[in-house]
Amino acid sequence: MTQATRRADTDRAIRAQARALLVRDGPQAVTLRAIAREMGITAPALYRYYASHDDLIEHLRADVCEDLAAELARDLAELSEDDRTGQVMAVCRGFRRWALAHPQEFVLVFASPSEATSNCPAGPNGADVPMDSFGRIFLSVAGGVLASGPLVVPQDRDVPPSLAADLTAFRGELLRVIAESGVEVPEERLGLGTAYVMLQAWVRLYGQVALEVFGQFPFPVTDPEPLFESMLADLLREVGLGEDGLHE
Amino acid sequence: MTQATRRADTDRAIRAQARALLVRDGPQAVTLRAIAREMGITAPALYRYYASHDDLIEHLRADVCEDLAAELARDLAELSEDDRTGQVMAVCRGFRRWALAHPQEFVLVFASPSEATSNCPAGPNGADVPMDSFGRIFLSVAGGVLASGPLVVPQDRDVPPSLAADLTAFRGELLRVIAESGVEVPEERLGLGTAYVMLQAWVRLYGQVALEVFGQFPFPVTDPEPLFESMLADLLREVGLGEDGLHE
DNA sequence: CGGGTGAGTAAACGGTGTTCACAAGAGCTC
DNA sequence: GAGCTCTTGTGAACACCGTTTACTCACCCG
Repeated sequence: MTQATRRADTDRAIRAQARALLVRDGPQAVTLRAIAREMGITAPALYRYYASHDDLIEHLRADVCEDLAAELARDLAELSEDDRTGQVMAVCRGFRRWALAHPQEFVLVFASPSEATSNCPAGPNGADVPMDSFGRIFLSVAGGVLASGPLVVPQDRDVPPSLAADLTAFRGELLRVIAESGVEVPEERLGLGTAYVMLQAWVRLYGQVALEVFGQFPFPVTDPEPLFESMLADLLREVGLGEDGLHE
Repeated sequence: MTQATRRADTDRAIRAQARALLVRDGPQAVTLRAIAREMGITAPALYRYYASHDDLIEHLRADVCEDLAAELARDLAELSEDDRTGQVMAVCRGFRRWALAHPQEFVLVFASPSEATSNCPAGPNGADVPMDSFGRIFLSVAGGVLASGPLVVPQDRDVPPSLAADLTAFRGELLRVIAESGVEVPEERLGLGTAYVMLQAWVRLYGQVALEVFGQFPFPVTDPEPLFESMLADLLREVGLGEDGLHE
């Protein structure tokens, strides 16, 4: 009994220490020797828990993602089940708030050019890999929106044919995750056009947040929040979600 | 005479070797010892030319940035002076191509959470800092577009009042840089709505490219290029630039 | 109680950036 | 041309890093 819990405990301690180093000194400071040093053990001991430095970093990424997901879930719990627009805004604002509060984690998870670990649901061998809980929350909110009414989306025949294959796969993944989250969405309401619009929304949300985190707006921004709220309002208006429950 | 030229020569050789390693073996292979080894000298000799490894990388980054600007300028030179849509597409595609080919420079320049190096035209002390040649090319193309005709933009009174101050400053910066590039743009054609649209275009371009570089699309993308082209076509259509000269 | 298993250690290898004292040479001055 | 200086490069060393290997030690199970 204790043999497994003790192992789990030190495993947690390792990742906690790695997390602390990440927050305190940046991604390049989270090194095996530093973790071990801070824990009072030696570096090779860590190999009892992780196959390599990269392996540990990968698990750290997953941890950070789960924390983000938990934060978003907490925000969503405070909203009415029927307030679809509010849910979308909560998730988008939560993503921004988290990214600004934890820039190092944001870099690690969302802005690291690692070929190995992307957040795609399919691994390099093509086998399915469980989507992270962060993406699942996003998609469950999207599922609720789709269940409560259609969005303003382009016709399926208007999306470029060269995207059809990938978007069809994405659509399948969407339906799968949405079904898992317990929401009923008629298949015909989630066409290629809908999948395309969701992708474009992600592009804009991600771009806006990343630009803010990295300070790469083309001019000095005195208060980035109205900028974000404006983009969010544009986004919601364009997909047909009313401006009820507007911020401020 | 030779004392300075010889120094400049080896300096060039160092950066050429660094560049070669970058291209051949990836970003983490461009190490001081590897450069020296490949050049037949020892690592400490490099400290006669650069204060540190970071310093050398920084200069390498500047080199690559200049290459990006030169690349964009070359692409633009092949187009007719009047092909505004083509110019915008060339600049956007060039930015994407460069980012994918040099992800580490992209990270350093456009995805580093350092407050120090932002691309804002105003430094930390508020003094003006010369905008990099990359931004200048972007804005000169924008100037040409605005000079040749109005865009489809929201009314100035439709942009949120909380953004007015920052957008006005951005508008002034735009007019300044555009005037420097030799293009005549009537001031009344560059209103707050136009500045806002340009900002939104940057958000989408940046978001799309960053997502691709970091592999953070929510589904496996077999060929990212059609995705980018589709986003670009959407962008051009929405701002009123026709779909003449369409790709493919 | 004894054997096996798993956690942790020490030592070592090859790699890295960086510093320092020192040698060789080019160039300038007298 | 002799001497002096200033630059350029070297070699050794230091402090890190990831990783492997052989080893110890404690604990758990039969």
